[in-house]
Amino acid sequence: MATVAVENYLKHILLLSEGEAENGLVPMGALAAAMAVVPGTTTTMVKALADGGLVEHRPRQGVRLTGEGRRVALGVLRRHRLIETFLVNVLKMDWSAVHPEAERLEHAISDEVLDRLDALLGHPATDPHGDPIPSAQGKLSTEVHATLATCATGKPLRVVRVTEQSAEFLHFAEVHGLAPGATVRVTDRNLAAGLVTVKKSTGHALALSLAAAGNILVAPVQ
Amino acid sequence: MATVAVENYLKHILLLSEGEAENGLVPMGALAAAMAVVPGTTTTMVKALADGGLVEHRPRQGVRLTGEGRRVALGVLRRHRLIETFLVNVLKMDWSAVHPEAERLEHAISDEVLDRLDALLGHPATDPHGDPIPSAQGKLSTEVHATLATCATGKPLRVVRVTEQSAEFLHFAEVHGLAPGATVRVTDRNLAAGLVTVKKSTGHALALSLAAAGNILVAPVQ
DNA sequence: ATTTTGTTTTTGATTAGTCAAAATATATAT
DNA sequence: ATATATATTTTGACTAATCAAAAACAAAAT
Repeated sequence: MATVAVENYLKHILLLSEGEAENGLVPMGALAAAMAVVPGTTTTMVKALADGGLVEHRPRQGVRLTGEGRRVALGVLRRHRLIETFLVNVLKMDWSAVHPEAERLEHAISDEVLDRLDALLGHPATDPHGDPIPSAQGKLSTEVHATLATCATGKPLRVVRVTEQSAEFLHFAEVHGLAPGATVRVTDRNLAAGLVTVKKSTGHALALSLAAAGNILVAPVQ
Repeated sequence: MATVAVENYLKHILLLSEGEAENGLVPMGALAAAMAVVPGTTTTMVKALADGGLVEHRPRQGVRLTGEGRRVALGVLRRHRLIETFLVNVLKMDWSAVHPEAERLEHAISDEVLDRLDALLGHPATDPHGDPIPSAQGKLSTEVHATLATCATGKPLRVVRVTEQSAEFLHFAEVHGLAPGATVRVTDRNLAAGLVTVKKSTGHALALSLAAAGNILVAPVQ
């Protein structure tokens, strides 16, 4: 029943409610920006979604998924991330190119195909960017990680996730050995200059802005 | 630029112009039936396609693809048939279930992904139903085959194609060993009764209506 | 307590694709 | 040659999703 547009609104509400919201309410403006539509369109659509029981709309405050809306959104996200994993692991595409592909395929793939893809990939827990893949039952890992902007300095760390899907950033991260699985150490962090310096396992040093460093999630090497 | 609806109209015009048309003109009614829309919708859409230079519309007579329209339609057909091949050969889906899947995915897959799929599958010439896959350059094999309704009787034959995508018929064909690659002989053909009897390599005999037999294309075993 | 600023909602239009039903043209049969 | 049946086109209406621009509201600043 859910159209492509409906699936996209729900998906973006889910993603925005993870990142930004404290009270769980996603501001209409943030949603409009994410969907690349004018704000008025978002109001119209959100009211329609609310009518359908998929979201709760607090006028002038924001929007929040209902249980049913979250269920649908998690399904879309699961499809998206499994498709990205397939494109990278099986078709050997570059991880910086798969996002727009998955953006279209996620609305066209059935549960049947998805289950087979999942099995073919060995039921992966994360996609190539380290983003957790919701389970078929709608469970989404909420593990919290430090970032290169917030982690302890000096200690060896493993990159576990890159939370920025722009092709440019992903390409940059790949070229400079900051893809999930890489081992790095933060050697210096200068808040005033907004600069983070990391040393890679190759010995090479690399400087990043705090903003960029915040997109690289890391975990201590055990 | 071509929307999902446009791609579907063009694809169906191509398929119908293969099967039925003598003069190359597809009647509006046939197109409406294939698209499962009312005739008026077809008239409206065909006029829009003609405006876009994708078809030639002969009012009250029918519609025919232009060079550009044929190019687009062949692209859709290539995507459809490569996707079906992937679903059967790689994901091991039943050949009777893949048509509706491909029907949606064919509009969501990029050339990049398609090329990689094609390579993964080893550049197949036909899909699991024996339907020829248009080349990336837009060449479509036009080999003409006899059917179980028209072939010589007595001689051993290889099934090369099943031209009917309904799940029921495909399931029937599979269960009774009439999938592409199978070897059979027509032992009897009774025009009056409209019945064809075939003997399979297993020795089992099977009776088919002439209409059903016409959907099984065969070639002499060399 | 007002004014200003920024966000959200409303209103009126637009586009793509569709249906229902009436009107028209063509082919077929008498 | 005319009536009848069939196919096609036209007309008017509808839905989903969108934009532009005006209006309304809420928060922040004076």
